[in-house]
Amino acid sequence: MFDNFKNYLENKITLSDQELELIKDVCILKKLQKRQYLAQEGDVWQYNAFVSNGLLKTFSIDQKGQEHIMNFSPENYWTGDRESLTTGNPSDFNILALENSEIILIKKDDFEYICQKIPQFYKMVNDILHKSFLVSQKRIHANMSLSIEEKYHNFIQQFPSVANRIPQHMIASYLGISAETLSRIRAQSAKN
Amino acid sequence: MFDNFKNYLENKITLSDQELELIKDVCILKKLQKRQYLAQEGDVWQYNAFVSNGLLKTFSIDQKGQEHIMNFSPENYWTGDRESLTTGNPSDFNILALENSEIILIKKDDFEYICQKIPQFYKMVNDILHKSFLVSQKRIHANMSLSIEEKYHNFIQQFPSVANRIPQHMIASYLGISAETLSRIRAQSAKN
DNA sequence: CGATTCTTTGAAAACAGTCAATCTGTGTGG
DNA sequence: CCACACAGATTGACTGTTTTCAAAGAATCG
Repeated sequence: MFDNFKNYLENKITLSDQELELIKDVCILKKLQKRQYLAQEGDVWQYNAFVSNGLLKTFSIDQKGQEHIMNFSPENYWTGDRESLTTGNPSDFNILALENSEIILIKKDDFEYICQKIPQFYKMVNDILHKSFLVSQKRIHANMSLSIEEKYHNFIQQFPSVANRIPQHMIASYLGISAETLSRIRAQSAKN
Repeated sequence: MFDNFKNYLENKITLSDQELELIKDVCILKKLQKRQYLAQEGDVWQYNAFVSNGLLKTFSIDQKGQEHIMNFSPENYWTGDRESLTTGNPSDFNILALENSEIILIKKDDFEYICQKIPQFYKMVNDILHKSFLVSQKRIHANMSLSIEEKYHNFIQQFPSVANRIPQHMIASYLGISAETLSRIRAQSAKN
């Protein structure tokens, strides 16, 4: 379980044994069954979380009871609520395991300590942040410039490994449309 | 003109005179008249750009000729196309001055050099990136969970200093709706 | 197999977009 | 200083798209 994380790290940066130990020492291992929550709305989120195995979704529920999916986090992705983590405010989001999952948690303080002690680690984190930002921007742009059909194809092309593990209505929620509309778009799309 | 940037920096981090010189040496000053482009679609974007004065918009034009505004950049904000900057691919975006503006450009290599030489600077950059990411995420969430009216009020509340310097139809474009719809929403909103 | 979740389909209603015309305000040149 | 041009905002009528609600069919899981 930690091995996945180790592989991930060694793929990105070079670490001495001591450095790896340092990291390993602050890792909290957590197993979640499908349908279990990693975090719920109202909680203050205190970790950096690496998904070692499985799949989770981050979502909010609005006043009408409608679910809005912000993110999917499969293995080798990070999850959590950065907003809550940095501000200390209660989170607006729920994080739910869509499959049995294995998560590595690192407490905020420990994480910062590691960043200080291991510059490559800090650099890696910032690179990931940078990439996440670009992905965010792409999503915003897609949202305002593409047709629903294009957004859908865009999604399954960009995240095939997520798309074929989740029900369609969750893709709809992620794209900000109703499940029925997506179904109809697909039907029409198939005709051509 | 450089003074604005200096103030901005000194507000965020502490720099020695030498460090400030180091930064100043790589700054390229650029003045733009209203309606002039800082960058156009197809260009490879090579800089980090700080808006010292004025206001710019970053936007794309789709096949139908419709404009989609990704961002507004008033004084003390950064602008540019990070995607193009990091990949080296031609940009999909145009950056246009909405007011007479003063921009500070730092070439990619110079910027990286400064980040290396001045750790606080690197940290500052990453903090900004982090904040930008959170803003991005908020925008995505607002987009899928709020009504048009809420999105509009959200925008003018979050960016009052931008909102009252630009025509309404640009806000509409930023929000991903037509100018007419925004006009109607406002009319209705005023009734209540 | 039965229960539950997911997807599809239909019909109606709500919503937003488009096009065109008018109105408003601003700034420029005569 | 006025008049005209221009950009922006509003309004109406219409069209097209998406949502909603409801029901039925398909797939999956225990």
